[in-house]
Amino acid sequence: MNNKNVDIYTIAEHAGVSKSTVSRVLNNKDDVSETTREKVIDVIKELNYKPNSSAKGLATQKTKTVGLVVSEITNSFFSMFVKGAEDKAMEENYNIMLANSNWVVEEELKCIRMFEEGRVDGILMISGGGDDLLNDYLNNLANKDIPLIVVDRKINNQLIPKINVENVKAAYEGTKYLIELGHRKIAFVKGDDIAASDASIDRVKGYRKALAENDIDTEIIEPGFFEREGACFATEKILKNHPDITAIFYASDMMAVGGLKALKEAGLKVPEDVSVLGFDDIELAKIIDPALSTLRQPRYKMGYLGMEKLIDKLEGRPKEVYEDDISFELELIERESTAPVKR
Amino acid sequence: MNNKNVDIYTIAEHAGVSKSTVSRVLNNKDDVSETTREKVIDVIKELNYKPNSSAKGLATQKTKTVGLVVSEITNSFFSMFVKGAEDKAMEENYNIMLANSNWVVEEELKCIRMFEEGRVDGILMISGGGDDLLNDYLNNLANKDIPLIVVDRKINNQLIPKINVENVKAAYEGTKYLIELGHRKIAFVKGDDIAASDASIDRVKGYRKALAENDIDTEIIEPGFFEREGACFATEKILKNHPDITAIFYASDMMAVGGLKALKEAGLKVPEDVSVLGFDDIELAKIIDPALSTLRQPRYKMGYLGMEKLIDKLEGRPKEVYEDDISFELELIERESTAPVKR
DNA sequence: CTGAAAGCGCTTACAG
DNA sequence: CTGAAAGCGCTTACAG
Repeated sequence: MNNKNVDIYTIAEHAGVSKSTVSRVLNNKDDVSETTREKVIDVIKELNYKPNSSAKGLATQKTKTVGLVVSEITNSFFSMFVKGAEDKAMEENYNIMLANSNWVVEEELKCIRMFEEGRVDGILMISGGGDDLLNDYLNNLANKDIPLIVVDRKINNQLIPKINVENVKAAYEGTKYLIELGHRKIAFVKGDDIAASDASIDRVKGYRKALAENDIDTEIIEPGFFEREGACFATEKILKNHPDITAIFYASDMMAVGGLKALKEAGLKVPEDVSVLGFDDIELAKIIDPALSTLRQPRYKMGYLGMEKLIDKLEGRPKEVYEDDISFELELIERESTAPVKR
Repeated sequence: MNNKNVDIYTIAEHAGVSKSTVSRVLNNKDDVSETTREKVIDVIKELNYKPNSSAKGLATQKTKTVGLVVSEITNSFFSMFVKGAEDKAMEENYNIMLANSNWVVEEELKCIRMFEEGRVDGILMISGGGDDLLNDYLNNLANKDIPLIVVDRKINNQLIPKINVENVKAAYEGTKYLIELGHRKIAFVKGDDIAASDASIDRVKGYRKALAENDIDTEIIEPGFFEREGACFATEKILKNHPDITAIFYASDMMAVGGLKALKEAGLKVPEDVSVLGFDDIELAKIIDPALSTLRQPRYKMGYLGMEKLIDKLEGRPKEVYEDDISFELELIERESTAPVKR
C-alpha cells in the first residue's frame, strides 16, 4: 500500500525490464509485446504505483490541467458554468485549477498570472471584467502560446474563441411574448450599461426592437443594476410614474425577485395585476412563489462547450472544431408569473 | 513579452551569474548580495520570466496545490465552503484543484486517486459519502503520507482532523427558541437517517432533548429527505394528522421552503398561523417571502479554517495548530417566519 | 556570497 | 520489441 519511493525505476526492476518499457506501457504505446505489457501492469498494480505528474509535466511540457477563472463561484449563475466545464474536463481526463476573481480585475489578473506559471495548459475564462487593462493582457496571452477561451464576455480579438448568448434576440422574444399576451405597457428593468458583457445593452436593444415592430411607443426603462435591491427601487419608481403598467421585464431573475417584492408591497398581484418576466433561469426562478417565467441561459452547456473547445485546441485537434465563436439561443420558460393581460 | 524558452538559465546568462544564484533570488534566500539580487530581478522582469512549476515541483517534491473535493459545486451550500477554502489558499499562495463528486462515492474515489498522482500536496474534503469503502480509503490515505482534512463529515480516524458543526446543540436551541415563543406543538421534519454526516440524526436528538427538558411529550417527526418536495409531502402529512400544530422545525432551509409552499396551499399563514424554522441559512433563506428564521452554518469559515489547517500541516507548522478537531456553533437568525404563538 | 554538479521522475529519439 | 542516454527546468547540499 505504500507508494513512497516507488517510481518508474522500481517498477522496471521488479518487472525485469527497462524504464523505457515501463514508460511505454504507461502511455499505451503499441510497440510493446503483450507479455511484457502484462508483466509490467501486474507490478504497477502490486506496488500501487502512481506516476508523478510533475516529472511527467516537465518531460512533456504539458500539465493536463486547465485554469478556470470565475467571477464568483458562490453565485449559482457561475457555478453552473463551472459544473459544465468540470464535467467535460473529467471526461477528457483533464484537471481543473480553480480561481475566483471576486469581480475585481486585479484578482482576475492575479489568477491568470498564477496560471501562466506553467501550471496550466490553457485557460477558460467565465468572468466579468471588460476592463481595458485586462483585455490588453488577454490579447497578449492569445498572441503568445497559451490557449484561452472566453465565455460570456465580449472581447475584440479574433484569436480568442468566444462563447456567448443571443441577448438581443432573447430580449426581443421575451418582449414579443409579453406583447402577444396582450400587454402594451411594458416596462424594462435593465442592469448597468457599463457592464462588461454588454448583456444589459443588448437586452435593452431587443426590448426596443420588439416594441418598435409592434408600434408601441411607451418605452419605460429603468436601471436595476443587476441587483435585487436596485430592482426593488426601480419597480417602485415605475409603479409611481406609470401606474398603468401591466408587465415588467427584468434583465435578470435576481432583479425580478426584487421586483416581486416591490409589487407585493404595492399590493399588486402577480400575474393577475402585472406580469413579470425574468432572464437567466437561475435555480431560484422555479422555487420562488410565483415561479418566474424567464429566458433560460444554457449555462451548463456553455461551460461544457467552452471546455470542449479548449481541450480540442490543446490536443491539437482540427481547427474547425474550435475556432469559431458560438452564440447560444435562450429558451423561453413559461411559469406562473406571466399571464394574458386583463381587459 | 515572449516568455517561450526563457528559463532560469537564460536569466543567469543575461545577469551574468549562475543558475544557482538566480534560483536563490527566486526563492528569497537571504544569502545573496543586494547588488546581484537587484540585477537578477531586473532581468527577470525584463524577460518576463515565469518559473516552470513542473520543474520546481519535481525538484522540491511539493506542488503548492491542494485538492478540493466537493459533493456538488452547484449547491450554494457547498460553494460557500469552496469560497472560504479558496480565499485562504490564495492568501497562502496555494493553488486549488477542484473536483466534483456529484454525491457518488465512485466519483469521489476517482477524484482522490487523481489527486494522489503527485499533483497535490494535500486534500480537503467537503463531501457527503459516509460509505465504508470510501472511509477505508481515506483511512489508508491518512496512514500514508498525504495530508487530508475533512469538513462536515464524520469519520473514525484520529489521524484525520475534522471540522464539524454542533448539530445537537443547534437543534436543541432552535427548538428551545420555539418553545420560548410559546409553542408547544412543534413538529420536526428530518432528513434521512442514513445520511453520511449524521446531521439529521443529531438534529433530531437536539429537538428531542429540548422537548424533554420542557416536559413536552407531543413529539412529531416526519422525514423530508433533505428535499424540497419531500418536505412538502411531510408538511401535508403533519397538517393532516396534527392540525393543532403551531410550529414546524425543518432540518434544512431547502426543506423549509418546501414546507412554506405546503402551508400556503393549506391556506395557513406564516408566521401568524404557524411558525417555520429552518436550518443552514442558505442564500435563499433571506430572499424568500417570508424570510426564514434559521440556524446559520458558518460555511465560509469552515472552508477557510479547513484550508488553514491543511496548509498549516503541509507547511509543517506546529502540530497543535491543526491536530484537534473543531466543532462550530450555529447562530440563530431571527427573521420573519417565526413569531410568538397566538393565544 | 557564489558556482559546479547531482538529482528530482519522467519521456523520447536513437540504435539495435 | 527493447534498452541506454540525454534532456525537461528547477533546487540544494557541497566546496570554496
